[in-house]
Amino acid sequence: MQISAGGMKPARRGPALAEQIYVSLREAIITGDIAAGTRLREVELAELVGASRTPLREALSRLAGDGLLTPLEKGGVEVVDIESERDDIHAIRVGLDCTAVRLAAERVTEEELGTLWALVREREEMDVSDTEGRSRNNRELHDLIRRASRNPRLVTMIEQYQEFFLSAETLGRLTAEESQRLASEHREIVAAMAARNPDAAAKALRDHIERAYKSLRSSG
Amino acid sequence: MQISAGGMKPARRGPALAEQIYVSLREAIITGDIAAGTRLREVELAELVGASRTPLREALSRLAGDGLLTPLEKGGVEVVDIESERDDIHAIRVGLDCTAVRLAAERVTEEELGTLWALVREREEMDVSDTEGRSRNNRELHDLIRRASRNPRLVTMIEQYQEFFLSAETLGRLTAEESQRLASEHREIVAAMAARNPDAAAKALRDHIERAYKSLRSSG
DNA sequence: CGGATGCATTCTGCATACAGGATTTCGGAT
DNA sequence: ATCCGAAATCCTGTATGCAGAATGCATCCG
Repeated sequence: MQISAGGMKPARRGPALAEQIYVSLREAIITGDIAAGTRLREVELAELVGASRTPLREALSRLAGDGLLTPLEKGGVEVVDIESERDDIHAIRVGLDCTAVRLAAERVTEEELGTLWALVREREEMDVSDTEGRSRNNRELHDLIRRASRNPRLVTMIEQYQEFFLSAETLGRLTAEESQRLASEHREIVAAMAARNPDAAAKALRDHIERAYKSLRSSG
Repeated sequence: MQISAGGMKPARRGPALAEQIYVSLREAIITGDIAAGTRLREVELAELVGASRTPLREALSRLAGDGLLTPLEKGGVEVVDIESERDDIHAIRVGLDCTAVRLAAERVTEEELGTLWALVREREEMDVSDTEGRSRNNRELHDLIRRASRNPRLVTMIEQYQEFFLSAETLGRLTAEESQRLASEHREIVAAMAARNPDAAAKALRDHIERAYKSLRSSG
């Protein structure tokens, strides 16, 4: 959650055991491998992952900071019910992405706009069945828009929140109609940015993300 | 910063040394008591705060997660230059607050609206010299709007980011004209919420915060 | 049979000890 | 004087040990 806003960089030496544990547990919680409401105790987990309590504690602390674990009054931590908070998290992510596109509309360079238009065209000319290419194109476009905000802290936050939905987005079960619709919305977003219109860009992006979210939520 | 999104709850036992260290260091960094760019080493800091490295490490880890410290390649961490990132952080905070007011416009109850109107009127009838009352009124209004979003995770995040600006907001050097202007904007925001109009509410809040930020930034 | 009290257990929070790797510094050679 | 190499030092990451607190249980009393 922070999601502790920023993530730790990979440690410069050693296996970075704490980092590994953090990533593993985080994934296990998000994917639901560890059931929501499960009570976790340090010693138990420590011998489960085969490490001592020290690095485990660090991982647990960060996960609690991210809001993925809740400290229990009687000791130990509890796995939060991510599924029930998915809409809340989604709302935050949308807000952050719109903030980014607003800034990007003011700060994007002509060169970046060129790349964005190229991505828009590529997507439009792409074969409908090429789900992998579409996924890559989509990611590149949105990543570039975020980076154009020139706000690295914001970019980091969005990327962290995005992890919650990546598993869903990679599925990409879309009808040809839906796919075309989303592609035209990409054009709309970039056009608003090119026009240096933050309000229009934010609105277009919001509608776009909400539509995609609903599609995925209903199909997946 | 997550700013690790969520903060740890106060531990159930003991002095919660790690928490104390975290809060102290955080404040010291935000206020600038610890100069930006300062290199911090664990052992050194540990004996400075009079604790062992274990709780210190936990605090450091969380601060790094919040993006207030950056791990150095050659060991140790560096205090980031908050002042240079203040605009970036502000942009994020505005985005989050607008997200909250959007949700609030859809979900606010009639009872909450009553309280909001009362706060708006109280502010309008308030004496210009009552800076403290104005500050309290302002905080109550904005807090209530955020809570009306029914997104606790979002509320927590905003509160954390707000800490970066609290010291400035408490100053409240405003002219009578500025104060009145901000008060009328409060009315505008609540009116948009009452009309269940997220777009208008978000726009009004954005303008409001930006105006207040600029006033404070130029005066302080 | 129900409630309260005392004890044992459990679990976390903190401190200290250890090991590995990088950095820096000191010495010698060119 | 400079460059190269090796050793000493520094610093983090990890493991383990210890103490305190709260919980839960068993037992005893009413």
